[in-house]
Amino acid sequence: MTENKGFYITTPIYYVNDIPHIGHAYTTVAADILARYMRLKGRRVFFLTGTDEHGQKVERAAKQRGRQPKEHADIMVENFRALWKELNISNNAFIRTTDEEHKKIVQEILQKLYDKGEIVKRKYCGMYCTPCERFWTEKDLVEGKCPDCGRDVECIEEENYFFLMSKYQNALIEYIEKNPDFILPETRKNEVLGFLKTKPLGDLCISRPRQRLEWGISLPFDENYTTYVWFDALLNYYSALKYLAPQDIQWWPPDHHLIGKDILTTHAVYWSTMLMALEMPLPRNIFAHGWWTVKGAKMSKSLGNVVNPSEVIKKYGVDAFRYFLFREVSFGLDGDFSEEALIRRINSDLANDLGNLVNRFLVMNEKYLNGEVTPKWNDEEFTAQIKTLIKEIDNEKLWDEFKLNTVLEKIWEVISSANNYIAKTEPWKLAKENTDRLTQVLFNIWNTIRVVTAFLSPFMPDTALKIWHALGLKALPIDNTMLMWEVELTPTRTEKIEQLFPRIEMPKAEQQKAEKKEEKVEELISIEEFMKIKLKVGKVISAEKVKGSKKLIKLIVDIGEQRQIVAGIGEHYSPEELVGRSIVVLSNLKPAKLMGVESQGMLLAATGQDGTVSILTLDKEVAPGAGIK
RNA sequence: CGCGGGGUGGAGCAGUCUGGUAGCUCGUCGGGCUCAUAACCCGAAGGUCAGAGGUUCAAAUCCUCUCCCCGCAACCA
Repeated sequence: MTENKGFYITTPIYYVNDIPHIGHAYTTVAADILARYMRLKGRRVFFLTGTDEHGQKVERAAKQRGRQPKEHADIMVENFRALWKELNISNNAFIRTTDEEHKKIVQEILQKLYDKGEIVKRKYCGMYCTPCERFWTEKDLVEGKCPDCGRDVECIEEENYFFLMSKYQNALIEYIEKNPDFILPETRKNEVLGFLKTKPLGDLCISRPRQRLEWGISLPFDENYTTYVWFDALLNYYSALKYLAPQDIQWWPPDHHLIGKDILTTHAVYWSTMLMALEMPLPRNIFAHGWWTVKGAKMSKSLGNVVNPSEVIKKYGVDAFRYFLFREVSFGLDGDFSEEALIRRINSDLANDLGNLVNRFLVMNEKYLNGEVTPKWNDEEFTAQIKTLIKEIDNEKLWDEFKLNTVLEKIWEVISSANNYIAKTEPWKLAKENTDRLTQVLFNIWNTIRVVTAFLSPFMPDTALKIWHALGLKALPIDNTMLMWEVELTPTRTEKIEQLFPRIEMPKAEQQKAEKKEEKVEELISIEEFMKIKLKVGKVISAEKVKGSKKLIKLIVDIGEQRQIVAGIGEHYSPEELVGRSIVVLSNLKPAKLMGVESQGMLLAATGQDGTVSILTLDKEVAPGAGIK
């Protein structure tokens, strides 16, 4: 790392249509922590985040709300801006792909690549479903047919522009192998290599005909086409430097692109080859982190368990949340989020260890020494121990490889040592016997808290500030001298503050009560609303497994008319035991495709907490088609 | 034979690449202390490392097979 190069770190630009969730927060806080640490170390830092605003989804969402795409984006972008403010994110710039400057730069790059012959126009065969008026990719198709309607698709010849990515395949493999830290963690690197080595890399289609996609950047060399969103989006990492970063220092190449593991290929392959074509140095590191599950389950909108960071912050505080994210699991692996786990962390780490240490020190210093702090360097054994730990914590490699939970563990070792030191030296006894020794001991504790606070400040900026004031120091450290044990210090006074992290009580009884309450709050519907739901008695005429499927069974059911229903009960029922039974069918459900088979209704079944599935049947014989209410 | 991750004291995890006394946090139990937020400090109990076989002086770690769990993929209707 050279001195004349700034430290450049990015998050992905988030798709402006998304509602921010814990995953967005995770990536962004990680970048923030590293940015803050590097600033502490005296580096010039450019920390970039932003939003990706082009593409069909935004176009459609805007249309649904009767807005222009840009209007829609202007409104949605505030969700992210607001959250970053709440999370105390210290980004230096916020890029939007709808910025005029960005668009201009993307066009310049496109032109440059086109002139170099890296982009060519090509005919290709698009899979088109005429009734649905939609193109599909090879991947979308179900047994070669339209995934929406199941009809045959036609090959329509269409012209598009392609970035000649394939020719960089070998160069990229070589680059990844020569730079072991380029893609981290290692499992992700292996994943990319495996992909690159086994499959021929195709060329990347980087345009969409204008009539199919209006909302985007036009190709500078062909007005009839719009730039593919990914191509536009990835270039933000470059364009931002041109118009949002200080120009008096070199920022390229980026030090870290932080991403979620879902967009690894885009970055590791598309972005890297784009840069190769531009003959620009590749980023020093792409780090793909893991995902959060919630109480062991995948986070998804349909499960309704999406964690809203804003709510967590309101309830538990921003620093507790930031701490939890990086202490609970090692960055890179998947982690599990639950309020119980968060509370456990707050109580044991933040309240018992850190908060209590600060508090007991402040009380003693106030009570015994009137709040005075006098530097007295002594206690070789204790200081040597702390100094060793500091050295381990202040190891840039650890931070640079995002081993942030290790950093936190080591910081907590220091906190433990301080608590242990207090137990051994027994200041409350010294207060009665030996004031000189007491001054020394309390100074050592003060100094330990001071160093801990400095290292903690990237993780918990607000808390660090509070402790810093309590210690009688004026402003948070802005250079690395404060990360050291021995620094020049003048006598000062401590100040009492409120408890930093009060313990959170969560008795089991109350927890259960809370859960019950939530159930009661469940939305009530009117009888009219219920009447919209048409339930009918159905007799199963035939049943068979859906070919190639684990869970799906295709049923033909008589509900007065014959209906084909696909049910995901194949792991619990065999087709044979279903035939002839009278079941309950939701008859006015919108038809849908499952594994390419149309389902024209839904059969009702109960799912127990242990996963037992039991279908609803009738206890007296009633003719098929009878209504149910 | 679809792809991937995993199975380690009561719970959650690290250790596996590079074999050598099985480690951390929480919980439990016992003791200490009284400055402190029922806190803190010390100590203890608790594991045939999913199972079987193999390689080796030595296997949680390497090899083979089996079982189980969880994601993903086009499988919530």
